[in-house]
Amino acid sequence: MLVLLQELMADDLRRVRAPSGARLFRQGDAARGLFLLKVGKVRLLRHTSDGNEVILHTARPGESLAEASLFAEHYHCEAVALEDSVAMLAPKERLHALLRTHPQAAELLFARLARQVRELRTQLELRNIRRAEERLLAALRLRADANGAVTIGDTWKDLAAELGLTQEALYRALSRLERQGAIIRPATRTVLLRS
Amino acid sequence: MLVLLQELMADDLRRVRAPSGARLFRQGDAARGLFLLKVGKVRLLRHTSDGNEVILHTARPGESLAEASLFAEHYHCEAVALEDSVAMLAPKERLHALLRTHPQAAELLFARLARQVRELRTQLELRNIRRAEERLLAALRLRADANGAVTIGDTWKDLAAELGLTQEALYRALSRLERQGAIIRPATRTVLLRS
DNA sequence: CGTCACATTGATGCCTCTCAAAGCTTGTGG
DNA sequence: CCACAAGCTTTGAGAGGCATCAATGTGACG
Repeated sequence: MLVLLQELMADDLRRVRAPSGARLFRQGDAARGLFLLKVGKVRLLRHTSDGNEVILHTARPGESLAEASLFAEHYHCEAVALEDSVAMLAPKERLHALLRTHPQAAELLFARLARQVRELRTQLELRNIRRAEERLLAALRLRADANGAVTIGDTWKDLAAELGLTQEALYRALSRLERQGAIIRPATRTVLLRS
Repeated sequence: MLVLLQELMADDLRRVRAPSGARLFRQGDAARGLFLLKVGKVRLLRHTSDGNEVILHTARPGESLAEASLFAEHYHCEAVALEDSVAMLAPKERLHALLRTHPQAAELLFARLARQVRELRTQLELRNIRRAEERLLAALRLRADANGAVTIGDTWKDLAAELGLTQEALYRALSRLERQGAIIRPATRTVLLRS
């Protein structure tokens, strides 16, 4: 889909570079358009009134960011580059035009948004599991491949934030699961599920 | 948008009636299409492995349900009628055809999905507020009108579930906020925010 | 080879869940 | 019109679990 959009919008895409730590956009900025991440890692987060921040998503190459703000005046979250990143900016108006003239592209974007909705609901569902062990196990199960192996892309600390736990709580849950025999940890960032 | 879809798909829409307690679809059912709620109240929920259920959304007349499953083989949640309800079913294939032939309809559906993404992210953000008082206050602020008045449509119990709290925790949070002077409760289901 | 961030484990306190019970509202049927 | 039932509302007491603070180990990277 990234490819299709790039072909269709070749002339309208603008390359944006964000060194590690830089922001593609901030909460409240006027929505310029959709970002397609080509290189790096970008985190979407939101600031709460009490000064904490909430990780909404961590995007990797091939993903698009801020689809939702295509129909909003302002960005409702902040995009921080975690590594030196390169993205393509697809201006809002051009994308709207494209949606009208290229149903194929519209359908792809639509499917992508639909998937996001499902993922968000899943994440919300995980939060309803109160016990740290169970929440973590459920999250690991969702990420496991056919062999029951999970290799986390980020750090455990990041996963903790995504699950709404402190890192300490997550580490304790990990070791408890291991002690119970529910998981095995062959490497630092890999676990095997023992159903 | 409901209206537009109804005009464009008049011949393809099928009226579905669900008495209170009945299910429009269950988790795992083959995805038939999109539901447009005309009358009643329908709750989307998902069952967790430990037997609990998670409220994903409570839809009211004018809303559409299960947009995300337009691109999925199966429904990933369950839709229960809380009151006697009437919905229109827009079959998946017909909608796909419509998306290709009527960009206007596509754009509307797109905007709707985008809004859902934002709402879900907001809900997720609320969950990151640990303290019940603060989470509730944030939720109330999001629902307040210009005067700072909030009238909940459902029961407090329902709001508790939506916020990931037990009803007891929510009631205690309410009375604490009232004691602190942060809110006033003129009626059972209405609060005034005193910023 | 020093620094920095992640990883790991310990101790303590607070907060929410859980169980329990009683008051209150709403609706229903006799 | 009353009485009863069912579900929501409200408050209490106790326990368990996670956050918090703290300290040390470990790995990566310049």
